[in-house]
Parts: sequence; C-alpha cells; structure tokens
Amino acid sequence: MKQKELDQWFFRITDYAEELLDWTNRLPGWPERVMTMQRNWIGKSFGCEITFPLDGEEEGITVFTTRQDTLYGATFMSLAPEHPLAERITTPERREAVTAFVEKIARTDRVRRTAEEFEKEGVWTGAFCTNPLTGCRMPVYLANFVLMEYGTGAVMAVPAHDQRDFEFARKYEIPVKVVIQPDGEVLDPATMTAAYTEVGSMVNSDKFNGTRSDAAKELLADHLAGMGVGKKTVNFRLRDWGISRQRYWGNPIPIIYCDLCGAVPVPDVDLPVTLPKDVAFTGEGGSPLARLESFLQVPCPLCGALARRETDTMDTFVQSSWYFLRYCSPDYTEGALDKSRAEYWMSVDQYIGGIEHAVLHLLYARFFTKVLRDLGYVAVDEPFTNLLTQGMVIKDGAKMSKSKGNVVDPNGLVERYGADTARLFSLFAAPPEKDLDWSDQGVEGSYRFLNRVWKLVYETLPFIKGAAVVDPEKLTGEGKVLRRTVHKSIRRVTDDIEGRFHFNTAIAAVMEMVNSLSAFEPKNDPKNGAVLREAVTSLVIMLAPFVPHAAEELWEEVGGAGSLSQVPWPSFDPRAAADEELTVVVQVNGKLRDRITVPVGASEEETRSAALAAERVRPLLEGKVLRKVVVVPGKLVNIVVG
RNA sequence: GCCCGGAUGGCGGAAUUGGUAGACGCAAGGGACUUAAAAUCCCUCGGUCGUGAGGCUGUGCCGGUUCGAUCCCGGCUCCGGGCACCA
Repeated sequence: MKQKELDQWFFRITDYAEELLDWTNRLPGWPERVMTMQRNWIGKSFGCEITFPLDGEEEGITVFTTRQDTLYGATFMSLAPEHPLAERITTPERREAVTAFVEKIARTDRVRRTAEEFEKEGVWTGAFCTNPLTGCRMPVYLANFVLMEYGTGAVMAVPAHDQRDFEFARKYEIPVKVVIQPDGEVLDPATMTAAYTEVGSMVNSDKFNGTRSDAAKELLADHLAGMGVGKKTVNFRLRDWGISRQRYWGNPIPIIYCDLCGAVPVPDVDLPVTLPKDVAFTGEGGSPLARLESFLQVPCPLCGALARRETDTMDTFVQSSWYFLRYCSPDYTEGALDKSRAEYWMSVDQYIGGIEHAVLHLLYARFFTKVLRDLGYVAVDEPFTNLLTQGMVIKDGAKMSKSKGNVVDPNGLVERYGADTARLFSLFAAPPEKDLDWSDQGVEGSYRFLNRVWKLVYETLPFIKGAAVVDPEKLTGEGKVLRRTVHKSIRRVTDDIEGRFHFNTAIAAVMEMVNSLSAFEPKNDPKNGAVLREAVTSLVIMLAPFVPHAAEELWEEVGGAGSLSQVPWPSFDPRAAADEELTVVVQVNGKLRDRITVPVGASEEETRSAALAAERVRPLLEGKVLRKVVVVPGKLVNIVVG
C-alpha cells in the first residue's frame, strides 16, 4: 500500500466545533453515553501556542501544548514527518537520513503507525531551535508519533514529563530535565524509568519554582504572552469532514474546473447534478465517472470555455444528514426545503437508531442543521429532541450476524409461529435500548400467551355479545373489581408505551390483565357482560401495537367496527382505577413485620394507630420505648423502638 | 491509559420520586387430565434454619449517610462499549 495525495472537498465542520460541543450539555433527551462520545470526538483542549526561534531562520517553530508548565524541561523539538518546515531546515549532512526516514513513514500503513506499541522512532534534521525561557538549544527531530493533523504538527518535547518524549530521549540519548517534583519523592533524571506526568511542585523553573504545576499553567501562559512568544489557545481534535469519494454511487459534487476561472460551483438552476446512466464498470481503479467523456466535458458556467466536471461523489453521510428535513416537505419542488413546513415539523421529537451512529451520523446531522439554520432554511438549533439508541440482537453470547452464523431464520419463525409471535417476543424480552438476548424458548412462551388470549376472547364472546355499555354507578362486587383491574392496566400500558418506550413492561401489564381476566368468575352472569365487554375490547386494542395481525382478527370477532388501526386508544377512568383500600406495610426498626389494610384517604393518625395495633406488631413493642414512627401515607409505617 | 455504561434468582428482566426486592415471562420440580404422549390446567420455585407458625439472610465487594438504601455518597472488583502516540 502506498499513500497518495488527493485533492478533496471538505465541509468546514470545525467552524461549528464549539457550538456542537456546547449543545451536548443542552440535550437532556439524549443518552449520556452518546453525548460523551461526541464530546470525546470533538476533543476540545485548552493550552498554549508557543513559538521557538529557529537557528538561521526568520520564522520559528510553533507548537501547541497543554503542558506549558513543563516548558522549562523541554530539551528537544519533534516535528511530524510531513511538516512543511522539515524539508527546509534539514542540513546537507543529514539530508540522506531524513529522506530515508520520511519515505519509510510514507510507506507505513497509517493504522499500524498509530498503534500504541509502535516503537518511537525519529531522525535529527541537523537543525536547532531555542527554548524561549531557558535559552537552551534544542535539536529538531522528525518523529513518527507526531501527527500533522493535530495541533500544529510540532511538539515541544519534555522527556521528564511525557512518556513518549521520555522513550524517544532515552533511545537517542537526549538530556532529561526534571521540572516538576512529585510530593514526597525526588526524581533523578539519570535513574527515572518513566515520565512523571502528574501534578507536582515546580523546580528548575526560575521564578516559578515552588508553584503547583497545575496552577502554573495560567501563570506561564500570561508570562509567555507578555514576552510575545506565546498565547493561550484552544485546540480541537475534530477534523474537517472530507466528503470526496472516488466511487460512482453517490451524489456528484457540483463543481466544474475551468482552466481560466478555476473551481466554479454548478449554477443553482442546474442542480442537482445527476448520475449518468451509461457508465461502464470496468473494475479498474478510480471512479468510472472520470472515464465518461459525456459526463466529464461541460462548458464553464462563467466563461463558457470547455471545462471538466468534478468526478468525485459525496460521502453517503451527506444525504443522511438532512433527509429528515426534506421529509417535512417531500413534494416540494421550488427548492430543497419548504421553510414553513420545516418550521412546523422540526425538531424531530423522537429519533431512533443504533448506537453505531453515536458520532458520525448524529454529529453530521447536527452540523447540517446548524448550517442550514445559519443559511435561513430552518429555525431550530438541533435536529433531534429525544434520541433512543436501540440495542442489538444477541444470540449465544454474540451479536447476531451472518458471518457468525448465529442468525434466526425469520421465514421459519413466521411459518411456525407467525410474525406476531416473533414481534411480541422481541418487544417483551428487553427494553429497546438494551441488547436483546434471543431465546427460542422465550418465543415459545410468547406463542403460548397469544394462544391463551385467543382462547380467552373466544370463550368470552357469548357473554359479551349484545352487552350494554358499562354503567359505573351500578357496578358492584366482582364486576367493580374487574373494572378496576382493567383501568389500572390501561394506565400502566399507556404510561409504559408513551412515557418511556418500555414495551417489555407494557406487555407484562397486558399479561397480568389477561391472567386476572382468565381467573374472573362468573363470566356467564349477565350483569357482568358490560364489564367483560369493556375488558375484552380494551385488551384487544392494547395488544394491537405488539401483535397487529392477531389483534385485528380478534377485533372483528368482538364486533369492533372498522380497522383497529383507526380505533382510538382506550382512556382510563381515574375513578374506576382508584383503589378503595390499600395495603400498608408495617416495619419495626426497618424490618417488615406485618401488613395492614387501610381505607384510601386514611389520615396519617389513623394509619399510625392501625399500624401500632397490628397483630404481629404488638408483641414486638412490648416493654420497648417507642422512639419514632415514620408514616408514609398509603405505603408504609416504620416503627422505631429501642 | 482516559472517558462512559453496567452488575438484581438457574435465565431474560421488574421495582417510574429513598419506602413491600424479584412483577411478567422462560427454565426446573410436583400434581391433574390421558391407555400413553403432546397440548392444556393447577401448585411450588433467591439462600438458609425450622415439622410448622415463623426466624435469619440476600440486589458484585467494603464502608458511610438515613427511621429506612437495588436507588444517594466514598473506596474497590469484574464485565461491556467508545476514544487512544491528541502533545
């Protein structure tokens, strides 16, 4: 493999680094770990830019560092092999060695070069620069671990306080100078075996001696600024977004190259540039577009001279960065977005996707939204108010994938159990943001449940045909109890689905309701017909989101009108769901000893005396001093005795 | 190395605001029905001591705060994920 330099197009996402970072603290509907990943990706760090004068050169070398407190210990300089100064400052005697090193790096695969175990290597250029504080002459090296893409591509090397520099210095026998001493220990440059990178007390640092190294950062920044050799800066890890791809499938980048006018954007009226259909896929390297003359040749929009189209296409992340905006007005033909409709629909209330999009897609979509906001297309700062990252399907302890061969055949499942069963299981097994453990026995259980529901509905049909609407006033006894269960279930299922997307507990609530309904007797008493009917129809409607096909069938059986998808969600009646009495647990010294039943709305005093009088509590209080009684109305009483 | 998650029965998971730990389901064991099996139904099901009533104990480990901690705080262990020669 050989690295090639290519001219590419970039989006200047770095202009938005600060805002993208800032808003990570203002998206309460996003999972914390996604925000953390984005923060790390953006990678803001505070430090200093410091310029080191170069022997025999007008211009010095500027470095970025977060450790200006260690500047007194800088004993050499490291540049990225690609650094623009490298070539120029290399002395004739060193030229051969430097060239060999640069070529070797160019041949090294980037992934391997950046692996941690990769040995620190470098070459001296023959040049020297000067430490602006100590006046010490520092040899300038090229080093394989210095990255041109980060900071300024140049690093002041402080072997005593940076592990990489330490290893490098030991290898090339460069002096190590300690400028920070840890508390209760004295470092000796001659015997140190690793760099000391923590906070400590400064030494060998002139007027800063004795200062805590963390506090000294600020002082040194000011000091350097005063000397005119440095300034405080902020650096980001985030790079600009390279969007050029040398492949056919993608949106052509709308640029025309003219020998006279340079790179000219395709005029708005000619947008979008569409992919030609008559390309030949030869399997040769490079984009097939580059070999298609009819696509390539185009007059320059400015001067009319024969010009060439850009043949690179855009990264597919470009499209996924704004499709949700286009979805607000997909039929709009006057431009990319119908502003008023985009304003109406945005932001997306709930966005769902896999965790694998935590940085790239989700960061790019945020970036696009901000750019389009600044261009006046949308009115929102952020595209997605709430984000749910769903888990993967796990089977036999591994992510389900074709290559691992641990996939479940959906056709077999559908054939054997039906799609509803498979769907029910995957919703029931875990909340959506968690990985889901696939279990064939679990699927079997879901199937059994559906069969029970089916049987229950059919058995109940004769008793609910022609039943009236429930009259809450006339309900008594078991009918009233059943109705309470039904309305409590509606409340639970509704809350679980709407508030938290916890479909697993919503389904559990439906199962519990089915259990009560199955146990309900007598079903054939005509005075229970109305309550039963309400129960069964509510059940069928609540099952619809999870098992739509079965629910639709049952809906027809219970005499429901129209399609279930059009039927309103059942509403619960708080009065019907309200208990008449509550179970209150009684603790003595924090240990559960008894349960008592109190009417709803019982006062604290009533609850308290009932608890103190409870059968199994009284013996425990005998001969003891009552120290404290904590009453949580409707829940618990804790009696503290000593 | 740094940063984030997480750890609850044999298993997947509940417990929404500090207040009954283990909902719901799976698996397992026992029973009913059956000539038999499947299916279905009923019962048991954290550990431990006890014939029993019941006691003790228990949410990765060690401490703390509190009348009360799966939940809050401090210190660890292990697992998962992200980033990583980032100066």
